[in-house]
Amino acid sequence: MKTQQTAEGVARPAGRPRSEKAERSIIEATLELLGEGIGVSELSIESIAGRAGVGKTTIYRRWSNKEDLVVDALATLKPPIPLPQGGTVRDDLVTYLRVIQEETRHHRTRCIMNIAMSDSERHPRLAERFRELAVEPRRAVVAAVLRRGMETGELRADLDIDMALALLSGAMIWSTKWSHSGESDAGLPERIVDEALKGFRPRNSEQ
Amino acid sequence: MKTQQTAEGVARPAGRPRSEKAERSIIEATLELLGEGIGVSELSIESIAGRAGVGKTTIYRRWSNKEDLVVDALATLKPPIPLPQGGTVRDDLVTYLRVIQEETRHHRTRCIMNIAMSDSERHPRLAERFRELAVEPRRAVVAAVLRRGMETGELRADLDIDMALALLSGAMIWSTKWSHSGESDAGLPERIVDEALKGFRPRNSEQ
DNA sequence: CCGATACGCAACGGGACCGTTTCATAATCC
DNA sequence: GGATTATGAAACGGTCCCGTTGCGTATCGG
Repeated sequence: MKTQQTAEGVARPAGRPRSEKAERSIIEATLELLGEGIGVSELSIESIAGRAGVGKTTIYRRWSNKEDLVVDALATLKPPIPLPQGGTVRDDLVTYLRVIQEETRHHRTRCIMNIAMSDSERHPRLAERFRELAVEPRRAVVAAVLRRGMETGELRADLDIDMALALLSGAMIWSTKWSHSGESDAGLPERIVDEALKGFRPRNSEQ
Repeated sequence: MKTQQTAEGVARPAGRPRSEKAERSIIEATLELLGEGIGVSELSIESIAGRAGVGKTTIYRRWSNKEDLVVDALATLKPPIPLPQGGTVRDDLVTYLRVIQEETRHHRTRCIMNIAMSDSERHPRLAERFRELAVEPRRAVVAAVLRRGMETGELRADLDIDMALALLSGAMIWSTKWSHSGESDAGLPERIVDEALKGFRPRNSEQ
């Protein structure tokens, strides 16, 4: 194993270098298949190789098992849409839920979410990726919005931020999944936010 | 195909009757495997037959495909725990969420829920079963609790029941799935319910 | 006992993938 | 050119499962 020094001083093995194009198309093929509804357990290396136009060897040389590949593939998904914040707290929250709602319309996103919900049970490292990739960044952004509202007095000063986030996100997911068939989804984000802001109690009740 | 008349007047085919015991153990084996984390797509007839101590023939004779079998198997799951209602609305809601929380502790229930969330995408009839089996009955019970609260004045008269239900159930699911690792789940139901009842706004804010 | 049907079991041919190996070819450095 | 490593293609033996068939046995009605 001879190595050379590049101009940048990075050690480099002798021989033909690995093709970055192949690597990209492998990951792209993986995401495509997952996005078509193929679960992690049904995902086969052969199908990925076929889709990517690549020999199985090339895949096995880089990833020793399927989970590693999927983890790396998911890491390339960029957190979509930085939430535009700046309006009312209510408006920002509505925008946030609209983003979620829009995503659930795309088949690809739904499939990825399904993997996050289910396959992560058997693949803890997948769950980890999802958390740091999709859950945590959004949590941070919305948490900032909520904190702002608590400072301006638009929200209760003792609001439990994580709980508020769970109520909003959870309600959105739950509604799109189990809403009555005929029920319209128009204005759903607004209705969720307003209901959450108001609370269930009458405005002038004691306690 | 000769048939005879039984005492009850029910037509009955000639020959040895099908074994109800076999049928039960097939369904039981199916539920066991699903409860161990086997997804619908990975579930194989051979594994079911093996687990049930039954020939594959016996399964194929009764169900023409896997989805039919799973649908029938799920139908035998009884909606667990009729929600004890009678206390405060708040108490009843807390009880409801505690039931959900307790279920998510059981691996079997978690697996079934995962199937409901993910596999139902590719198997509409499964989604149907889940709705009428697990979602709808609970919705009805909790809706009754909420309606009672609206009548007694404990809750806002114009509360959107379906929305309230989505907030509560969604928050519970979301929290148990994506809560911070170290975070304790103790008192989670109470905290969700209280946060939902109070709403996010300060008690004496205008609008 | 007889005809009919169901049972569990074993075996079938066929398909999809597994993870590995071999091979001719391509890319890189010296 | 020579050494070295990567690439895509093909083939390997092996496993799992498919859905079907045949077999000997068990259980029903008549």
